[in-house]
Formats: sequence, C-alpha cells, structure tokens
Amino acid sequence: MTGAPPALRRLASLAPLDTWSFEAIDAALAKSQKIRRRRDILGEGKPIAGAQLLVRGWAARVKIFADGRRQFLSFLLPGDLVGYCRQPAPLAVSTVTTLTEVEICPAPDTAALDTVYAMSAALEEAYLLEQIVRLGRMSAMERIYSLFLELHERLSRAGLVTQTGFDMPLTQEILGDALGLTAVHINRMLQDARRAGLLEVTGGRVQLYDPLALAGQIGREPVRVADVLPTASPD
Amino acid sequence: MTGAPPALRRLASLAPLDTWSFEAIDAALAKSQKIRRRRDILGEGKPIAGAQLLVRGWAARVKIFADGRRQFLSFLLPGDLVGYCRQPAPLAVSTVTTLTEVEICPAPDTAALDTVYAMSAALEEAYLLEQIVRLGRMSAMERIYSLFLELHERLSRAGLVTQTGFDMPLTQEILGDALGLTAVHINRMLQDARRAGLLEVTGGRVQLYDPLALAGQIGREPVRVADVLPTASPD
DNA sequence: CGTCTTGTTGACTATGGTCAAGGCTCGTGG
DNA sequence: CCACGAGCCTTGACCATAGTCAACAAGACG
Repeated sequence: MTGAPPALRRLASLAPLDTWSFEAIDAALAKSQKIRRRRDILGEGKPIAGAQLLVRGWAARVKIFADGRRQFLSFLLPGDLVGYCRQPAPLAVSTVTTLTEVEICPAPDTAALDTVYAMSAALEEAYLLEQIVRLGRMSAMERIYSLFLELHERLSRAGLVTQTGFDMPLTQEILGDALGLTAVHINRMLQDARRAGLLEVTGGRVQLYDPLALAGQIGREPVRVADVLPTASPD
Repeated sequence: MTGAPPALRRLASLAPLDTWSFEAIDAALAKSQKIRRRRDILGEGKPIAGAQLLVRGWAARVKIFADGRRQFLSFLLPGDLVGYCRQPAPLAVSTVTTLTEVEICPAPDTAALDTVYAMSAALEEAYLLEQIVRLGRMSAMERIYSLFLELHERLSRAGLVTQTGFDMPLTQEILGDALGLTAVHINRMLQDARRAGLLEVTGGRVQLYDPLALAGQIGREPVRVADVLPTASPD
C-alpha cells in the first residue's frame, strides 16, 4: 500500500475495501480531471451535481462576507470527499475553492464504500468541531499548533507525511483566515514558535520537531470516530 | 400540524412523512424518558448506543479543556437528533449535556425517515459552519445577533417561536462559552443591543423586534441545504 | 527588469479579558 | 415569615492579546 496513490491510501485506511471497491476507485482515479488554482469547485447556495473525490492538491471550504471578510472552514486534502450529501437536490452550504492545482474525479459508488464514506463524513464532522474549539477558546499560538497537528494527522493517513514534515501550500494570509487571526499576527506567532524550537515553516513545508510534545502542550488527542480504530495503513 | 408536538413538527418540516413514519414517531414519542438538568447524554470518546430524538428541553454539544475552559459547539433543540451516526461502532466526538430538564426517546427507524435524517444531518452541518464563521470573523455583537437569529430560525421550525420571541434557557456564562467571549462581555453587549432597541433578553426569553432587519445588518441568509425548500410547516 | 505576491517589522490602537465587588431573585429551612 | 445562601446579573477600573496601518524586503514570474 505504500506506493498507492494518496487518495486511495486514505480511503483504504477508513474501512476494509473489497475487490470491487478497489477496482471502482482505480477506475475513478483514471478519470481524474485537473483544475487550476483559485477555481471554485462548488459555489455556496448552488446545486451539487454529485460527490467528488479529491485526488491531488489542496482545496478549502470557505465563506466570504459581503464586506470582504473571509473565513476558511476546513481544508480539503487528497482522499477527501467534496459534495458528498445524502439529501435529495442538495445545495452547497459553503464555497469550495482550490488552493493549488488539483485533480478530482467522481466519487466511486459501490456498496462497500458506504461505510468508508460514512467514516469520512464522521471524521469531517469531528474536524469541524475541532475548528470550532480552536476559534472559540484557544490562544493564537494554540490555534496554530492545533491546526498543524490536525494537518499532520490527516496527511499521514494519505501517506503524505515524511520525516515529521509535510508540504503545506498555505500563505500566512490563508492561515489567518482559517484561524480567525491576521496574517501579521500569524507571522509573529510562527517566528515565536520557531525560536522556541517547536516547528519550522519554510518554503511551503512544515516541520514539527516533536508532534507528540506539541499535542501534549495543548492537550490534543488524535481524532477517533469509531471503536475499530481506523489507522493509517502500515508501511 | 399547529398543535403537534415540537419534535414532530420539526421532523415533518424536513421532508414529507408517510403514514408509517408518523406512527413510528408517535410510538417513539410515547416512550420518552425524562433526564434532569446538567446530565450527560453522551460522553466524549465513549461508544454511542443508538440515535435518539430530543423531544423537549435544551441540550448542547460541548468540549471541555483539562484546564477548565469550555466551548459549546452547538445547541440541541426539540426535534434534533442526538448520536445519529452511520459508521459502525461509533464513538461520540463531543460530550452532549442537558441544559434544562429534557425528554428524549429512541429515534424511530423507517425507510421514509432516511431522507428526514439526511436533511437533519445536513442542517446540523450547515449550522456548525455558521458557528465557525461566527467565532472566526465576527465581532462580539455580530456573534450575538447571529446566534439569536439561528435559534429563532431553528425554533420556528418546531413551532416554538411566538410573536418574534422565544424562550432561551441560557445563562450569560453559557452564551459566552458558545460565542468565544466572557460572560461579562456578553452582559455588556446585550445591554448595548437593548439600548439600541434591537432585542431584549429578560427572564429566559428573547425578543427580536425585527429579525429581518437584524439579519440584514449582519448579512445573514436563512440556511438552505436542499433545492426543495424545507419550510416550517404553515400554520 | 518591473510587477505582483508574500513575508517581515515597527509603532500605535482597540476589542475584549480579568478581577473584584455588590445587587437581585429565588428556593430552602429555621 | 424571615434569614440565608446559591446562582446569576451588573458595574467599574485596569490590562492584554491581537488588530491596524505603513513601509520595506525578498522572491517568483512574465
């Protein structure tokens, strides 16, 4: 599984996949389409055609105010679902926009994938709750640690963490709009964190020197949504 | 439908109900159990036995830090589902605690209710996103207006809004922990809002003098998750 | 090369937090 | 019937975290 595409790795880590599902995912991945940076995949209030699977690149759910204020709700990473809804005639409740060039494909649909998608949806909700806690009751520094640990955890499921570091194509402006802070303040906090020897952000890459210590410092536990621990696939 | 129980009114407003579903809901409501104030219905990290329906009273999803900080994630109102999950062996990702004495019953399970529950879950997600926006990018005053408008909208679905006002059993401390503010600041903002003639909070009851004007002031639109508008049942 | 985007830094400001005291209401028990 | 205490609300004085504004630097890219 080590060499498998990140999106497949993530899905396979959520629940056992049968042969049909593997083939369905392979077939879907082969139909991937490129989308350029800064394009909207879904528009707030517009109908959703069908669920899609993010294959490569980063996207984000975002709400934009009439006066220009912006709030990122969550980041979408390889293996995440976009527009997966179970009600009829669904409307997007937030815009989904690409942060990098991206590849997406229609989400494959087999019976065995129901559980995988349910797990995925449950995780998504858990991370939304984490985001609420960050914004509501954490200091600027804690918000940064918490977000980086979440990204670390989620990317490791897709096999995209290497040596405690990962690529993160987010500007300080975007981090600010995700964490309810200004880009200036993000900048200062990142420098403090670097000077404290806890992490480093350079050239689109994040290094967490000791993720467990960082998690301990802010009292963060890994997210779990089911009793059968959905682990990242072993290497 | 006007005289129907609030929980039934809410469910019926989400999607058409067939006769079986009506009967199943009636039968479930008859099995309601009382739970006292300040009791936990679900515990963070603990297994969830099955979905339940909140019949009467208020509850809340909450996360509590080791150092005592507290963040309310959402409020649960009559007709809301508690612990509705589609993955196997689900674990609660947040504590659910009662804010008043409450009645709950097992969530009835018929085929026609699948759509209702999907709508309910979609709405719940939409309100979580609204909460993120509040905490991330709104001023103290805007957060208060936004929350009250959300409660107004949700309670009206269950028929619990009378003359632009509704009962709200929340202390200023709880409002603070929901809105990422302190109780002291909530107090000051509520007084400013009252002096501005926009709303009044007295003795567990909220009066919004002009909900539409308030919504306009903060640029809020009613939440919609499907193209077939799920309206509150007409009186 | 210019231009655009992103990151960095400093000086100053403001929104909301903290701490502390006192008041009101209501339920309980003497 | 009244005294007491708990919980909640209110207010004031002071403080701190993060925001604003502005200028400049460093790359990236045509």
